[in-house]
Amino acid sequence: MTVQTLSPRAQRTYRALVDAGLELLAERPIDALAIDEIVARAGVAKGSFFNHFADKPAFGRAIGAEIRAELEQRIGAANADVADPIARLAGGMRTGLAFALDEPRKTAIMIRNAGNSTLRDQPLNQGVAADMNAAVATGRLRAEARASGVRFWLGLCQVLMANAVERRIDRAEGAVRLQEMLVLALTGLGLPAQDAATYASASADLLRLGR
Amino acid sequence: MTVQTLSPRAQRTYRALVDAGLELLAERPIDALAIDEIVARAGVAKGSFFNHFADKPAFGRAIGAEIRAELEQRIGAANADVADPIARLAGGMRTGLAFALDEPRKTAIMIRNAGNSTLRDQPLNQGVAADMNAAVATGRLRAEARASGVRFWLGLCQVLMANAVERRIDRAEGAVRLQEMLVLALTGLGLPAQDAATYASASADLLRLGR
DNA sequence: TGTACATCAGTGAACGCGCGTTCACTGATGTAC
DNA sequence: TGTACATCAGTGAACGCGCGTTCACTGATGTAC
Repeated sequence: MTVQTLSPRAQRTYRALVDAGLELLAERPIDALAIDEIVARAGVAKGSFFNHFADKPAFGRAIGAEIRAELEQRIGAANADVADPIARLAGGMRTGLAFALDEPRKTAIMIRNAGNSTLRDQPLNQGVAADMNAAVATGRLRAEARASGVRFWLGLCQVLMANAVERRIDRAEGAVRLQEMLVLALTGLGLPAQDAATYASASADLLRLGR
Repeated sequence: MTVQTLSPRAQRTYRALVDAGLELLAERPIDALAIDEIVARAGVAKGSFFNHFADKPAFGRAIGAEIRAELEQRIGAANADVADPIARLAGGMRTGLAFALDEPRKTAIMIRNAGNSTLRDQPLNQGVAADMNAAVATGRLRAEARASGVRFWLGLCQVLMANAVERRIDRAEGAVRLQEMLVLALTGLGLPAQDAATYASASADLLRLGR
């Protein structure tokens, strides 16, 4: 993926198209979207669409990649100064939920596209795998987490995010759900209930603070 | 939904269409499927399609409903003689995974359609909610399971089933993953590790026996 | 600073085909007597 | 058991429009001197 510099004019057009796509794809899958609708929403001529995207599927891929990159960036930033792998796992779940609260449309698009969500090659999933391995290595998690921990964790992150979007919950409600989900998830992985509760309430507090 | 009796000829045509749909929808979403392809695969004239379905979306809905009904029936049968709510929860997860192993195409269709999977009105989810409430009421599960237990459980069932389909795992591998997932899930809900291990290995054994 | 020219990106009309849906017709199945 | 008629379901050609993609043209931006 080469980073090619676009002229300001081209950048505006590109942005308008992608922003229109972000709005429209939140409601309908791309196959149910006409390019006419996209360019109308973007306020741009139909021909411009094909100046920027080879075809319709390429448009969908560009939008999906942009959303994923934003979420990855957020999680990376949230965990930048965190070494404890369990705190990093919790940070990922918290940041995923915060993303769902802040960007419900982007989250809806991402979840719809990632029906098959447990792909090993996704950077997001690799990060979870790395933290899970590190935590298992220290002996703080039970043996079953070694092989099944990543699936377990990703499933819970996804259902938490999907639910937040569908039910349009607010930040306060999200904090409560995050705290409960982290208690269930971390004790499931093998943490003592006390420790799990500590991580969970710290994470909920951070979410309430807007992180 | 009225059960209307169809003539044998009409039944054959209906079956052929739905079976063709089950094959084709496992690969592509319905919007990417032409009715020409469906009737060609079914060995039926194009006009017959509209004798049986008002339009294309109705076809998709009929197939989705049929798959869900089959899974519900299976879970109901598996839990018919089981009173213990925790064993019923485990039975649901086991039967869901067995379904994914036996019917990977149907499972793939169901998961793709149910991007938003945590709808309260689905009978499947209501069953989980009832069992979860019953188990919480006896005090065997931790408090957090009361509000978040259903989300927690459904997320894990879904990720387990999705993974089984994507990775095309066999029954033996499935039994291992079910056992591990149940240990993580049940200890997360608050069961002592010993009890969770007992439920988990019993469930894995049943799965190995083909149930 | 101004002029000429080249390149880049935007525009929207036109094209054409894929595909959902319709419909007049045919053949099969069922019923009456 | 056989014949006549009614109904039901299958057939595939035809329709038409929605929509992805193309392209010749225009205007804007950038560069050379």
